[in-house]
Amino acid sequence: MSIIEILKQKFGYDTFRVGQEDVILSVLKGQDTVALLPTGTGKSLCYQLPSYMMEGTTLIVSPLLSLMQDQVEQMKVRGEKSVLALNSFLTADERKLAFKRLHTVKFLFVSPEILQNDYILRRIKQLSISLFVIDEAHCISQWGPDFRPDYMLLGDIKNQLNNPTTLALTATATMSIREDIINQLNLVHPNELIYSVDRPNIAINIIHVEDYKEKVEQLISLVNQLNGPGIVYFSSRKLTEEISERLNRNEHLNVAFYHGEMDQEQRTLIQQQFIYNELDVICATSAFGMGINKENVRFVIHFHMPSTVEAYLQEIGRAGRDGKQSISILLSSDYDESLPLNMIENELPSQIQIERFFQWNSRVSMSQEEYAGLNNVQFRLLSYYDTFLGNKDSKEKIYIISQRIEERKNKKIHQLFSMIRWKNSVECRREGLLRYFDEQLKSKPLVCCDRCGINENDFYKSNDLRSSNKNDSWKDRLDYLYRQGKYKHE
DNA sequence: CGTCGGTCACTTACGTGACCGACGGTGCCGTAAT
Repeated sequence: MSIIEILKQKFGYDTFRVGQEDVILSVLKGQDTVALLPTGTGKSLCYQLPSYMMEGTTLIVSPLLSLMQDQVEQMKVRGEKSVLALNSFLTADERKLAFKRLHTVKFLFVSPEILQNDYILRRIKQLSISLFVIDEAHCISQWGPDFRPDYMLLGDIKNQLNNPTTLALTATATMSIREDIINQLNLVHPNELIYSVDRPNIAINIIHVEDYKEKVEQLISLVNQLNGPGIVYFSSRKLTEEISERLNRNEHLNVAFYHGEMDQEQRTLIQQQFIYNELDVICATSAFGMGINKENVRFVIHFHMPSTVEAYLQEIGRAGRDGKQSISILLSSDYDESLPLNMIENELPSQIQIERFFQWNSRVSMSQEEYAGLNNVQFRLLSYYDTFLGNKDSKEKIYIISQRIEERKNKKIHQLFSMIRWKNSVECRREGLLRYFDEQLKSKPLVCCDRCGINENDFYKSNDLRSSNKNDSWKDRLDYLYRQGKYKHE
């Protein structure tokens, strides 16, 4: 059967979307492939389709359990039963059952962490893995070195699985991220399929405000007026809750918050409500987004500046998946960098913490974590390095680790300053953004960015829409008139 | 940067204001015995 026939039979489509066919053909040739496809172009088809033409099992590494569950669900809906997600969601019984049918599974989803379980890896090694897929592969570069070290062990896993054809998929990758992916996975001359990251239907806008208070006012005014649905990104969990509460005072708006400290059930509920258009706006931290396929998001606002251009691009990319005109707005003020700078500074263990980690011994009454004053993430990172460096003596380990961490910090600071440089630049936003991704802007969309000039009114709710809504109180009307006046002066 | 929580001085015993330092974000897994 040809790939076109399988596309029709298994997926019900007649044609491929941009890039899909090239990726599939590359994989079928047995070539290691790094594919950079713009958001929302159906990346999962790129590994599912070729799997049907290959013997053996496809192993898919996914960064989020919810993402895995979604994909498994979708595959089951389209009739694929030979699919399994091996993760901590499984109860003991389910797990037993999973191992029983493991050898019959065509698509196996795992997290990088679970591959460190000896028994599970042994079982997977007994299968014949013909395709090794890394979904959202930028995590290797973005999360591996300081947040989820198990991402850095995938290259070793790949070797242990006898180097199956490897496919790394992502929507966000600068040359430097691609290099990280290739190095970490030990790929030799992979086929790199790169498509433009430009999203011409998203207007790129930066609004400068003087201080915190003005930022809040500006945000509230924007959210009240912009066509929804939309997402507002913050770098603070608390603020997502506070601002969401404030926005909800406008009775025409349904707003919810979303961050990583909420329980899974709550998170899923909010996500579903947003997807099914029961919510107008979500106030979220960076926890919100990966794997969310909502077509009609009309605006993305950043209350805090993201700490990398990559993260920024990924977050604004959640707007306008349906191809319709959408807008992204970064609320900018002086000293925007101090928050992310502090986060970078506090995230990784300090020299003293590294030393104390290695000074600890079992006679100390505190745990190693406590003794070195490390949080859970930092402790795991140092434990990873400790194991990774094997039999070297502590002194040498401390030296190597300190150096690596220093390099990592510098890299992050460098990325942060790239973001600031872009923000402060006077040139076309889109041109600058694309240049960061080693691309050149070929054609400028009619509605481009604040530098090229856009009419904000194009993105505002029409008068009718705003006033015809339910219980319009005199207070709202006044509020609205006030805002209208304010806008005319700007 | 802004926010928050703890401490202290001032007092005259509860409460308040000033000051300082810390902190802010992202997610897997564990457990048994396969």
